[in-house]
Amino acid sequence: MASIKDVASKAGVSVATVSRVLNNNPRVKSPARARILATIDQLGYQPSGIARNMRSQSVRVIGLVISDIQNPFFTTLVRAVEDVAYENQYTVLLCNSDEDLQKEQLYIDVLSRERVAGAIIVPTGKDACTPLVNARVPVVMVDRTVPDLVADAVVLDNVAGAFAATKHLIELGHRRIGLVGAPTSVSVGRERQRGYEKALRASKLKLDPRLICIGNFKEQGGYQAARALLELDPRPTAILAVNNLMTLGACQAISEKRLRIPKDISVIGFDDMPWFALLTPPLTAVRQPTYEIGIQAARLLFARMQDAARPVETRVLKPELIVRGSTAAPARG
Amino acid sequence: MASIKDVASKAGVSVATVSRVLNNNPRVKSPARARILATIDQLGYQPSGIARNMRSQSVRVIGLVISDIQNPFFTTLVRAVEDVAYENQYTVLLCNSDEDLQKEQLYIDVLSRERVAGAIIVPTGKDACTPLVNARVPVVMVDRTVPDLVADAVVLDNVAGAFAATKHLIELGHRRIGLVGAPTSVSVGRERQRGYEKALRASKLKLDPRLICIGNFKEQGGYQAARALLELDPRPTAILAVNNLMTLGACQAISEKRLRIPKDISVIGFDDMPWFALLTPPLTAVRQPTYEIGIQAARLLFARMQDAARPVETRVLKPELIVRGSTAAPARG
DNA sequence: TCCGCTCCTGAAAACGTTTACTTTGGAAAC
DNA sequence: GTTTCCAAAGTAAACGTTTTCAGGAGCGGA
Repeated sequence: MASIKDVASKAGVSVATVSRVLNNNPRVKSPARARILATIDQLGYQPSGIARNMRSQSVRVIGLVISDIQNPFFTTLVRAVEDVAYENQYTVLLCNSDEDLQKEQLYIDVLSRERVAGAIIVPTGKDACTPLVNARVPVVMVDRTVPDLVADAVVLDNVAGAFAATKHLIELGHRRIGLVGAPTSVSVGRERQRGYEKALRASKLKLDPRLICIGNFKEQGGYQAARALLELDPRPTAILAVNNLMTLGACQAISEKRLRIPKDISVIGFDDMPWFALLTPPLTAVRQPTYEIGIQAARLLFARMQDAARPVETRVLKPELIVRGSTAAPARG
Repeated sequence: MASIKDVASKAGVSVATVSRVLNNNPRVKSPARARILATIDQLGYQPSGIARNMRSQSVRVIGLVISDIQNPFFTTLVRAVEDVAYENQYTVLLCNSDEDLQKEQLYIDVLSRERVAGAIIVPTGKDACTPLVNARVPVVMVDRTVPDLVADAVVLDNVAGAFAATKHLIELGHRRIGLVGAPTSVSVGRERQRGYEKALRASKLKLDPRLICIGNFKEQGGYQAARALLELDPRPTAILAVNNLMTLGACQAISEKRLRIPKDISVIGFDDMPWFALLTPPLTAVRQPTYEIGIQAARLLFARMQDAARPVETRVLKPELIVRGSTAAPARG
């Protein structure tokens, strides 16, 4: 591949002059400039980003570490981050940690080595981000937080979301509400469970630990947790699933058992999806402003990249309960 | 951030020796090696990927340009590519062209400038990839092809998929089958329409151009195309939608019109999704081996990166018709 | 004692840019 | 005609690695 030297010698000028033309420095006058542009065209020359990065000691790339590329929630997040990056002429280095601590660790190492300008991270483990933060790389956590890490974050008010959903079920008359929960090792799992428990306590209902089943964040985790709940005797009359894919899995378990929603069992999902409305009945769900979460995280990152000294900030966005047909009063008896 | 020089001077050795330790060169003996490792630890030194890239004139990154990050089909593709990249210790630079030619062009420029080791591209426009290919950057097209571009590709047998779906409808007795089609400027749109037409011709049915409505690849495109079809008099008795999001949009249009599936109208979607089976009735669909497509594309890319001289290859994978409850014989009259 | 060999380490070049500083040449001012 | 000044273009250093080549220490054998 042609380098700036080739262009310079072919055009009969010095590399400095070529560089000036590339960077639109107006000090290069027309005869030289025209000749250089022609030569560039002729050689199909493209300046090496590698060398530019080297020279400038910076890269116009931001890292994005998510935990499940196949989850539409994170996909919307990616979309938002991409949009903001594009506006700022940055590109996105995408890493899928797959809820795997080792993978997360490795990717964060990569981001650090490659000297990305900043990173947006959905943290899976407790300490993975620490090295980045210590190396003064701008970092924004999104969706989840980790305790004791001083970094910007954008998250949902998970407690409020789970509280509202559970309260809705209680108000409909449910007393045995199953939770298809997520691992409490991540903040999302912890907080949504806390919201559920808070609503039960607020209504003076007893917490029955058997009504809480934990699964991984995927379809399969929801399926298994829901199956366990459906085996209970007496069966819960309602289920709250704490993320979108787990909701899908829970619905599958319910449909396998030939139970009807909401007649036999009410269901609330977390994180509304377009197709929730198409199900029969359409699913009641806690909607997150997902795209907005992503946008804010990205903007926060760019703000931090511009000003390392600005105060650390955690933004908490509000969920909204969308009541549709999958929740109703429990059957008598 | 500390550099190799800092480590060298602090440990009282030359940069060469430090570099050797970093690269596990066994020629460095223990007193020096131990001192260097300690110093590295102490300074929190991390070798600069930027400088390494500069020196090696290469980057362990592959570019991935997709047209819609929010479409689960592409997401699965990303996942597959990521998995293969991870195995090979490469990372993925993700670009979302958003079906926008300008964005695609820009991203391909970025990939070229950044000297990525290779690229996997879902081409939106006709010529965007050409510069990359001309610059001898290994490129694999996926999902779509562009005519006259000599590059590896992995695609679905779209004609066969649409043919099978349409034939299934014809065999059920449908004679007026609407196509919720995609722009024929991209191969996927063209070929799926061709499969549809081929099936009609094979059964000696007349092609009615009013039964073909084209929309963009998203939910909204499917919604609008389906609405147009549902306005026809007489209404089609069946609809084939040519991608997953368009199927979602078509279902919304049908549900708005209060038509029942399959009693009033049969529906087939393209590209099966987990939630298709949860709809009432569960959707009949043409399933693509999406993950496999991504894996093959990535493997092909790595093969090409290793051997630029290997013959150019186009792999065509087979779809499968999954018959569920959304297709039935048309109502009498 | 000296040569030659091995083994470890150091010096320096190279990768492709950008940019501060220097040189050149021509025109204006005297 | 000489000096001065300015614009335009060139020279070279720097960014942080890796790697080639060279140097030197240690040691065994003659």
